[in-house]
Amino acid sequence: MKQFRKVSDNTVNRLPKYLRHIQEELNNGKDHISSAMLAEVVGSTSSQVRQDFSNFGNYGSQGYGYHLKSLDEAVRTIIGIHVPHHVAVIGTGCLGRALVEHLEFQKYNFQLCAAFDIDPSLIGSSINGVTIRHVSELSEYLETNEIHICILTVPKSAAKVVAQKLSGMGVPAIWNFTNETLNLNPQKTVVQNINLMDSLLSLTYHLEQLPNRQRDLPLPSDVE
Amino acid sequence: MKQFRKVSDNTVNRLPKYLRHIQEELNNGKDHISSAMLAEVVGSTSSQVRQDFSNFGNYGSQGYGYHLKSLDEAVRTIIGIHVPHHVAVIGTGCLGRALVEHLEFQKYNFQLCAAFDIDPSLIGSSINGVTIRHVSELSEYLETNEIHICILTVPKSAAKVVAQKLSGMGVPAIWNFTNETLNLNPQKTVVQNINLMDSLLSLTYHLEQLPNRQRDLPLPSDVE
DNA sequence: TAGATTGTTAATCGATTAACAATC
DNA sequence: TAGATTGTTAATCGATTAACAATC
Repeated sequence: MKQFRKVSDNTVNRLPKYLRHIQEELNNGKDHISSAMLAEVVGSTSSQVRQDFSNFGNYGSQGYGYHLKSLDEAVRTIIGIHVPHHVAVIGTGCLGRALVEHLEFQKYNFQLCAAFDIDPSLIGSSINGVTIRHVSELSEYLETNEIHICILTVPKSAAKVVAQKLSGMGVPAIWNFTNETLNLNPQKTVVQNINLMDSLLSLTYHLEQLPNRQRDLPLPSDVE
Repeated sequence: MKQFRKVSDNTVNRLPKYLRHIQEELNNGKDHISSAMLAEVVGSTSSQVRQDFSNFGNYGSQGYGYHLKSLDEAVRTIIGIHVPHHVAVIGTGCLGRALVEHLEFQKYNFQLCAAFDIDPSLIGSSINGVTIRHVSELSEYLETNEIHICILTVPKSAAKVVAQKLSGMGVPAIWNFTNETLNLNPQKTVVQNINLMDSLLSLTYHLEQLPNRQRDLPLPSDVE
């Protein structure tokens, strides 16, 4: 895996999409794929697919394309999931629970190791086979167990304090569903902010741009 | 609102972030803001903020900045939420329920109008004050009620069929949480695909790039 | 008035696409 | 061998940033 200079975020964001398609094609019993076919998955060009991969190494063969099994392995290694990652969910409300139950963790080598909440009525019950602990045990747990990624689904008001603690305890990644901005040292902890309302709002923008919805653009007759 | 040519997706994706900060500052009792301050919110430059807004009109004043109250109104109008939008959730499992309960719909002028599921044990119970109907009533409902946005949280296997029906019935926007690719006519129905695993994977990539995690880059000594 | 800050034009930067020799 | 398709260099395109006159 070469990787000379910083790979662009756009490229990184396409990797999981390639991976999913590679896995689908493997399941379909295919054994190789061309950059042109992969391009369709991300709505782009074969050039771009080849550029993306060439950031990391040479995985294809001329006249043949990419061997799916090797490419799958390569992309998993590039993303980093050739190695298992330990996940903890902080906040087991509706959303935390939905995420943990909805996502195919094991498929991508993630292991849910722990769950924390503050609500006494939840402590002791379990979520995806993991017993929910009280947040007061968080520091102690992190001292003795390595957690790579925390899913942060606590109320906004608690977000900053919890995130600070996680980073302080050496958790290197936070998947942040609270709408709070976490100001952590990016050399220590990477944060991915998910704001679903932002996404719904941009969908709404596009919806209002549909040809049959063009309203309130002042018509020439309005100007007179 | 002018808008001469197509506004870039990057710009559109920044609008909700501006809006949230504008609302925060309004709540803090401020009455105006500069492009430089707004730039911090999206981690960019004042130039870009001004470029973004200038796609739509002139909302600022030299030497003063942007009047928050007017800007709030302008951005809401640009996004399109000056007008209420009717939302229906299709699939009231864990995730559908979490989304509906977690997001501040009313704050952005969204109204949850209907909910559908296929599980008989859920029909008749309610979610955020809305009674869950059986999907068999979907067509009939859409004939008599205008729905602008459907949240699609059905199992992957059901996604294509349901989406086809929604588009056929004239639903102009689908917020798609199934990991199925929906091939709909984009002139008729806009789709926003949310793949949370993609996001978790890109977080993992970044996590593995952290300085203290740089592994398996062959060291010079490995080469000898 | 002087200082601040906009809106816009021009310059820069980076990402995408095209082209093509290399080669399976 | 001929056809297909890579990896890479160069060209293009678009988005971001800089600069500055206009003006509140």
